[in-house]
Amino acid sequence: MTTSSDDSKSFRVYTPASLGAAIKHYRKQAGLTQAELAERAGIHRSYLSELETGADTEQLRRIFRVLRQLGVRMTLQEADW
Amino acid sequence: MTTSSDDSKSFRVYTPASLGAAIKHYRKQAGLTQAELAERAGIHRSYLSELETGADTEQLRRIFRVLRQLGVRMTLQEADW
DNA sequence: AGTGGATGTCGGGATTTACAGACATCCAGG
DNA sequence: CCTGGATGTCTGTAAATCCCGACATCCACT
Repeated sequence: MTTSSDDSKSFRVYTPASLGAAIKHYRKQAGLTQAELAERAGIHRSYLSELETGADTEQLRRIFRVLRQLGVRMTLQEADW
Repeated sequence: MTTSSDDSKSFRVYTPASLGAAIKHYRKQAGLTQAELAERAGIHRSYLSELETGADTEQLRRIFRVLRQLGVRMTLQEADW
């Protein structure tokens, strides 16, 4: 019975670092290397690495600041299709 | 009894446009103008306006592509403190 | 009809960013 | 102990971004 296998984790994301950690988690869970995911997503591997390690880019920080001011929470979770 | 008032809406976000729409919704719900929110978040009002109308910036698109490849869903909701 | 506030949008220019490619490190498996 | 794959990190450069200021529009209200 395929249902009810529950290793599906959800992440609360509120900084570039926590976003990176979540992405890394899901990538590993998917069994992909950085190179593979980067290629599929059409980005450079070194950028993905920086993303995962929490690249503190301005644009991301800006968006998280907006959400924080609004009292809005961002959550990532597996899209259980 | 303050509990159970349920106009708290949650947004599934998967594109710059849907992110913008969600932000706009929460901003209005908070009773803020773009100018007020922009100031509090430390960004320029015109940028917030573009964000809300779905500014298709590369960085955002890249991130959504990564999440899509991983089958991860992003959700925004009120942080019911 | 007129006013004022809010928002969408534009162009120019300084700043920031992502790519490219390389290198060092680390670890698992022979 | 070696090797190969994976990852973190760096530098330089081209490209994208955001700020700034301004203008036009649209409503709500009077």
